[in-house]
Amino acid sequence: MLAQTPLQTSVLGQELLTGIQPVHVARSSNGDPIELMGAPMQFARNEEIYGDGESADYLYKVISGTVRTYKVLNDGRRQIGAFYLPGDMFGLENSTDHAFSAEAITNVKVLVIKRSALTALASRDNTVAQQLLRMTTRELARVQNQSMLLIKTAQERLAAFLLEMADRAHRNNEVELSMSRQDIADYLGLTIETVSRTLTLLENSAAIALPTSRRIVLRNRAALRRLNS
Amino acid sequence: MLAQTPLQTSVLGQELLTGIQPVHVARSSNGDPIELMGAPMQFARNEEIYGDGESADYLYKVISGTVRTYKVLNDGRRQIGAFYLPGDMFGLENSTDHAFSAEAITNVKVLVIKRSALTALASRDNTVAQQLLRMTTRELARVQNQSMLLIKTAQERLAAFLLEMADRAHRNNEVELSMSRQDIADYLGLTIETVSRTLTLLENSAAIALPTSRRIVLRNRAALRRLNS
DNA sequence: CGACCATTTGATATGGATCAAGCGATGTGG
DNA sequence: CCACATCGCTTGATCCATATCAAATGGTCG
Repeated sequence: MLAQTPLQTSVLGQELLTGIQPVHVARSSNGDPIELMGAPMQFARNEEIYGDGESADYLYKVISGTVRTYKVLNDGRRQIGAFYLPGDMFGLENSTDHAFSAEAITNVKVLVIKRSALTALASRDNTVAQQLLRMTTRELARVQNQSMLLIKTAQERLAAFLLEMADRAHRNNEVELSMSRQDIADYLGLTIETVSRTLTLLENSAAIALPTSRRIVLRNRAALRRLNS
Repeated sequence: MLAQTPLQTSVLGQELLTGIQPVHVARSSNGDPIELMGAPMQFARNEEIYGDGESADYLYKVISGTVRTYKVLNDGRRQIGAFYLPGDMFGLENSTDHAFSAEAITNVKVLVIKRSALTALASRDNTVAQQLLRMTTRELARVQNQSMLLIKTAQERLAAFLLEMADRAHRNNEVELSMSRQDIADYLGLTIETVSRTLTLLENSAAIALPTSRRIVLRNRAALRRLNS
């Protein structure tokens, strides 16, 4: 199911703010409203970008690195809501407060956009409003597809995850995962042990190869797609 | 988690299109663009409103009855994405095609809004655009909260469900469920047997009472909230 | 080289699924 | 008005996929 909308997340935010590179913003901040909106910012591995419950004054666009959004239950169980890769926007989910926290998985560069500024721009320029709505709608569709995990087996969840990641990291049929097994487990609602076992199972059935634990080669997409239902 | 955003879904669409009652629309369709947008329509119990894969030309607002959106895997497993009650809007998830199907759980009256008309209106009137974005954002937050089910036990899932339904059906502490155990099971990623057993378990622990199988009294919200983490 | 952390692998436990039967409410035909 | 079929729900017995507990392996960095 995830694979049915492979490019959605990675396309998020491509339309809006294209051409804004941090370098660009940094050196020539002329009067252009869109350029002024995005401020470059860095976060170190595992650093918090925003916390659950904080007011959601900003939207973010990933320039480099990987971000995870998550929520923890009071007894420590953690659910990862999404992984965001370069080009993706995150923070869209929040009307007022953030429901999820966001952390840098690797060192990360993001563009930070003041929500009020974007809203103001959107009210003047309705193409901006439309783009914002389109991005939010796609994010909604992505999360809805995620909800299919609830009725899937461990193999199916991992097949979905691998197809999603492979399609997002355009380097076809080979993925370099930036996240740990624990992150994957918390994303799919499994344990690290089950993730690990299931990966070796997929390897033994020749669906994938594991040159290193973080590098995954899709050897038989058809088989994975079949699992993906 | 679901209970943390209790009113979101039921509030969806309250802002936009308020005052549009089907009767009203039916009898005086004057030139007002918003009123013209919504056309009343009826669906019988279990009737399909739209199908997975159909182009998403319309948005819907529930006037009366209950609607479920769902998706089935090729082997028949069904995941219900959401239940929509009077006042809720659905169909927001779709950029182009519907990813989910929608069916009437009970006899249902809806207002059908042509997406293109709404988009056109939104491009002229940015308060409409803002409302549309706000509704979509809330729906996104709701679905994200749903994703917490992945790491929850059966008891926690049912507690979340009951609190959500009780808060949406403003009649406090008592809910008349319009959906079957099978619908609940498919919404929570459980089986009917587990749903049934878990409800009697909650009844035995005095958290709820079950005057009839479809009527549920919340006797101890605190206990349910505790389960809801 | 040694310490540390991530990952894999093994052994066992368990929550929820599956299979099966019973029960109660609703409706239909005699 | 009652017998009976049907359907939705509950309850019981057993099974199994994944969790949990535990240990080994491997990779990285000082």
